[in-house]
Amino acid sequence: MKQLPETASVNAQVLASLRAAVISGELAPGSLHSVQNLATQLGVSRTPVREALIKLAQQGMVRFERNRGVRILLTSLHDLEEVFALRLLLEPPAVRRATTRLDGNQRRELRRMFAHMEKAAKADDEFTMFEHDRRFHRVLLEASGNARLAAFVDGLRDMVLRRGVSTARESRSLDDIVAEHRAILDLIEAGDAEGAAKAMREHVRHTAELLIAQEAGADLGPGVVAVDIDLDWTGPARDQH
Amino acid sequence: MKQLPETASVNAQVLASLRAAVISGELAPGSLHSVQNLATQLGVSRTPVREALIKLAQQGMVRFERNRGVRILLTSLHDLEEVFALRLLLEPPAVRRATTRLDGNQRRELRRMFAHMEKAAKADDEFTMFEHDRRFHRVLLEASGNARLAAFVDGLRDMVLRRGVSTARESRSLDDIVAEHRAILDLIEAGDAEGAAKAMREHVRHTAELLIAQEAGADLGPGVVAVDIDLDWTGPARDQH
DNA sequence: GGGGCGAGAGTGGCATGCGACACGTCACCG
DNA sequence: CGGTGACGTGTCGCATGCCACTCTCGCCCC
Repeated sequence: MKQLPETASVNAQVLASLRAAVISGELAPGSLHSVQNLATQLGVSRTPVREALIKLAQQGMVRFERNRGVRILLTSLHDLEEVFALRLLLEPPAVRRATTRLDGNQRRELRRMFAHMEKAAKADDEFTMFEHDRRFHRVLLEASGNARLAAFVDGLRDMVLRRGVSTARESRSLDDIVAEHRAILDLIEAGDAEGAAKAMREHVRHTAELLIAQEAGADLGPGVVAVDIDLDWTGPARDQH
Repeated sequence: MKQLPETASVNAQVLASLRAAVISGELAPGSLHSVQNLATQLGVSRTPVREALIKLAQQGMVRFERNRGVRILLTSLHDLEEVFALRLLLEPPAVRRATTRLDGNQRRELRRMFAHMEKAAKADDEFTMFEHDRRFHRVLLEASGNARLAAFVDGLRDMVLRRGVSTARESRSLDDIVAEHRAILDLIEAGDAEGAAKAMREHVRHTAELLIAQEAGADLGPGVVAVDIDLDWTGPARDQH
């Protein structure tokens, strides 16, 4: 007989809680925490907490400091550059490939995610919006047929969320973001792999520029917007603008 | 299984031992092992073994099966395709970028690694050869300035080593491999970023074709060499040959 | 009063205890 | 003779014990 509620393992729950806490800033970047403390707060023992933290450490979100505690790492400007350089290298080719490989379910799922984004944007629901944004991208990445690529890029987004999600609206409305995704979706539906890849490229680049300019401004103080970082390694001496 | 040498956190040593054992095939792909057993063989307790295995599981080398043991995962043909598709997307741009960013130490280290490769090839020492091959690539990846990229690609190589290292010589001599690296090194030294990127592209593609053809042959039986897999997602409708 | 130092509290890392579950075995029943 | 179910063994997942080390802070000596 099959168990219906199938509760997730403690480890998975702890991992989700900790990841959410780090992303939300509830565990402040740069702060130190003890495994014992976290375990008590979560109502479990040290072991699953430690194991979840090991996974987060591998992803670069935290760092163990022996006999001191677990440090919540901050996402530096350089981290954002790394993440977006990688996304620029990987996502456009993934979309190019996904365009010709999407099956019916994936295509339907992609439409669903986009519809949810539109609805969330209308309702001004930022959280739901970014949640489906992420799933939209994930469907595309998985449709490329390369699971490692999909998992890696999806993991990179955690780094961005920590700095970006709550402030993104300062420079770009939710409707603009929806429009960029609509362009990608339309080109995919039309079977234009090149166009879709290019649209994705522009979307990622646009996001990167806004986020990095914004964060650089936050780091350097208001008024400083001179940011011209060399993100796009894609091709030979391509015009960066 | 190899006994642990000296100091340096038990965890790190266990991780190295287990990784080596998986790569060498000492822990056979598809086989099940208990944490207790592995711990005993390594002369440590279950905890560091379990923690090391968690890291390997995140990398996709093993999988925990509840109340059954730890499964050593096999590297399928599809896995090889994924790995090389990613390397083709990432390594050439990384080299393009590294060419203009190498500092003195890195340049010296690169030369050192290449010299070791030459020497090992002369001595027909396959193991040392591939060890320095890997470090050669790693220096380049790190010189690109993107630590995430470097760590990710370096991790991908584990998957390849497991199937490739002991059989690679069937289709390509050590001298050939050295020659491909020499081309890359020379172009870097000459400051030709485009050329170096192209040379790296050809090197990775060449390696991929040989390895995949070989493994496909092994999977499908001798005589089957018809392999034409779509690895290169780099650009628009590029001629694959 | 100032500076060095030592004891205590707190921590991560490793070892070990314990319970629930999966699977193979074998005796028992139809 | 075949199917079946209970039991024993082995395993992971989680909890807890233990140790060496670090850092803090207050006390003592100068």
